[in-house]
Amino acid sequence: LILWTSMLAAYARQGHTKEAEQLFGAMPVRDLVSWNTLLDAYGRNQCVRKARQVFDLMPEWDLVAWSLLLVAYARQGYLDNAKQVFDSMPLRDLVSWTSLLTGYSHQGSLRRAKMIFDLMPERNLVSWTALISAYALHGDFQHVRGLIGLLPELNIVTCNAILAAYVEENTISEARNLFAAMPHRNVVSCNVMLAGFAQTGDVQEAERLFSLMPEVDVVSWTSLLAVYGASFRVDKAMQTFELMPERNLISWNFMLAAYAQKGLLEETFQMFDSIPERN
RNA sequence: UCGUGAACUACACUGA
Repeated sequence: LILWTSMLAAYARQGHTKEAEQLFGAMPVRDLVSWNTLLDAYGRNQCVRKARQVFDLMPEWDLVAWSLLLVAYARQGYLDNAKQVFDSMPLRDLVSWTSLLTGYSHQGSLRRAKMIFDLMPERNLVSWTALISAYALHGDFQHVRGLIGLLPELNIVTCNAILAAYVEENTISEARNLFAAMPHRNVVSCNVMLAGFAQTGDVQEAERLFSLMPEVDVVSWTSLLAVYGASFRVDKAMQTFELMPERNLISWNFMLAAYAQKGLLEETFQMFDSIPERN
């Protein structure tokens, strides 16, 4: 059962909803955790309707099931539904509160996010980080700074959120200081800095950081490509584009922008036509 | 001893 459910979770994470559905259908036994995992497979892949159906079909519900449904609605921007779920839950924990907070924040309602934070019966580093990101998203860096002093502790995700706020605010020197002072960095920390260099058009720093990164992902590659594009180095941008082990629509978009910015209309159209999947 | 949920990173568009 545990093995089956682990596979189910893997499908859910990779967005293989169909496979998850089939696997679940073929499972000889199911328990609450496997039901929850199926619910998650739909919820995190934009199938809120299906997620709701699974929820209604489940033999029983625990906090995880309720949270998964809440998050499924919140991720799609259905905050009214998310709030309804929140209100209907027999019990709420830190996860439910923080999920609602993040939902409001991403929807742009800083006021409600803050209200949830104030109403929460308890808070942990995750809730604090969610609030920091909410303020940063709103462009309220004064509050971000104020919150930093109130943090009970720091971890890498929280540092990354602060780092991103500095970059967003365009205070690159502060970002650099924090980046250097962090006890650990991961690929997200580096990607945030790369985005900062892209913002300031600092090709050299971006190249240097990229070459030093122990691990890069599609975001890192795309940021590097973006730096070249922004500095009109279409050749380098293209070279990077071809070197990337995987591309997504965002990478294609930056490459298009690189050509378009240079006025290379013919190339832009050609590239547009070769995008495997357009939106 | 084990499988499921919340916080951090890149583009454009559209809606409220």
